[in-house]
Amino acid sequence: MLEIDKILKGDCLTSLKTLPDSCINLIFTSPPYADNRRKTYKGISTKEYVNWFLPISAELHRVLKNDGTFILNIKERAENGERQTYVIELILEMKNQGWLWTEEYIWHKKNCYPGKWPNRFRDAWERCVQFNKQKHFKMYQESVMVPIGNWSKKRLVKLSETDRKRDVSKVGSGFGKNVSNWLGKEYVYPTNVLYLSTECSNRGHSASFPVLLPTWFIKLFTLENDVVLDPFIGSGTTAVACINLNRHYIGIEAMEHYHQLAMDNIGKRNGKNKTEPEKANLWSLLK
Amino acid sequence: MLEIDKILKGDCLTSLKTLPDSCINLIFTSPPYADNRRKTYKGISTKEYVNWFLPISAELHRVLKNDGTFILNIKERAENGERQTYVIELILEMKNQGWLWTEEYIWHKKNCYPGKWPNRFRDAWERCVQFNKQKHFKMYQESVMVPIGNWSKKRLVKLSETDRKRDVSKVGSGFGKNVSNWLGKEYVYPTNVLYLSTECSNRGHSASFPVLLPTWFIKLFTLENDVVLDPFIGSGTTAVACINLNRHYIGIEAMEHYHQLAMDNIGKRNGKNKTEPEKANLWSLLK
DNA sequence: GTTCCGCATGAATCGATAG
DNA sequence: ACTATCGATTCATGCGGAA
Repeated sequence: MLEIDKILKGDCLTSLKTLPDSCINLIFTSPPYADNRRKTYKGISTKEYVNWFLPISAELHRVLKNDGTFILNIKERAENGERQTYVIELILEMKNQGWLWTEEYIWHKKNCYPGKWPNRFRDAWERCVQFNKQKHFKMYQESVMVPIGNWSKKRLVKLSETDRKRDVSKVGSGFGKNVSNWLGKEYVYPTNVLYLSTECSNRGHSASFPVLLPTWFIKLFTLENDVVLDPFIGSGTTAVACINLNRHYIGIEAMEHYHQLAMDNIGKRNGKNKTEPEKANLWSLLK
Repeated sequence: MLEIDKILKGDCLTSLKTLPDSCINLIFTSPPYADNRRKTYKGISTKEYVNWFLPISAELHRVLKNDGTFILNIKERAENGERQTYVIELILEMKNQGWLWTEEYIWHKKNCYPGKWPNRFRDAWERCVQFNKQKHFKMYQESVMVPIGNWSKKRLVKLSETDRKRDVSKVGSGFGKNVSNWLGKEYVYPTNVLYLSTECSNRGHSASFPVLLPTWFIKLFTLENDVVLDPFIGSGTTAVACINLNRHYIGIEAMEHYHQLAMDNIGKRNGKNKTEPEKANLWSLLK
């Protein structure tokens, strides 16, 4: 029996083992980064990181539906002048576990952390690594389409002869175009780069990502009433995104403080009218 | 004896072996991506890629100065529904060769390749992986500072070639709208994400990256009269960037066609008056 | 001189079909 | 079963000629 819309309090691996097989449509999570957030999470060292995560990713593989998706939001630390390798090692090891490394989305941070170092600039991006259990998975691309660029208003007014038929590129790239396909088009598909702001106004809580980040992936990979799992839910952002979008959530959180925080944020969200701005169209919020 | 400002024609590895030790300040290159450009370059398969590149990166390590930097512009192919792993495997193997993996910059492409697939969106980013020989290397951060402003805040390095020419020429005539807005504004350091357009309508000779990409790294990691190496120089874009910035270049190109193309582009560049707008560069102009 | 507008172009990938 | 080839799909940019 799958209990939904709950935040389980306890150790991640232990809690995962209580879930049935193949019950989750989407896993979205941002695990504690190695050696970061030492004050709140117990730090996992960069050397231990892969071995710490692999038993968890094995359980995630078990609970995910075959046509489901796992999005891992993560970024490697710079330590002693070098980017650490635990993320890319983890990708290779998870492939050995049977995961497919389908894609790597980039979260390009609109407003990243300030700071100055002699050997590097501010870090303005994080990985959102996509894993799947099989080649064919559910993806609802239309749900995240974006308004077409301004160029189309001028370009598509009048079509030439070549516009109307398929025009094959001469370079041999195999790419042809048929511009008349674009007539009447208002929305186009996005790319694999998300350009979002961080939410810096979270008082006292190290919320690691903005609600729009899980929102985008939840819209892309699930339908209403599907079940989304976040095994390191922290302050509950993923659950809030689920409530906004009428998806079910399951969260796991080990730390008492964060568990309480997540419950508070979910409670606040449930208290709000669903027609408020939070429920509004994703891309209008990105402007 | 180091011969500079030349494009060596021949096999990459063989040509590298003719160079002396520790003579290069910056290596910037974009090697043929696995199995891409099959019609022009002989394709290297995804499985062979790491073993093909490692002898080359060993030579690059030898010719680079101890305080120099190596920037590798690369992106892994999607094949059979999965991102291939040769890039991340290469990073791990190059660390075994003694390279430090210092940073990973992202080139966020303003106009990426079109297309539509059931399982992925268009790929709008590439890696610019930074390697060094030692923890302390030359970095001139001030040379790439960007003016803070209403719109420059949104996109950090948002300038296309025409933007640049237009702005530069307008400053000359005293009516530069954008540029005069920047004058007197504060300068900030950029981040590790570069937001640039590809140059796709370059009269028949398309380069795989815009000249602003090597330009940015050359300014960041070298001074005037330093030596920049591109062991896969293709159509010569890196050399053109060097000439614009008064740096010396060494290029290597195996294919007759591309070697000729590089020579043509360099010749064209040299034929231009150094005081023309193309010579000027935005950031130094604004200082 | 400036703006407008037509249009070629690009490190792509998947599924189907053929050998 | 495995590989090779081919067709379908797609968006924003910059150049150059026209208004």
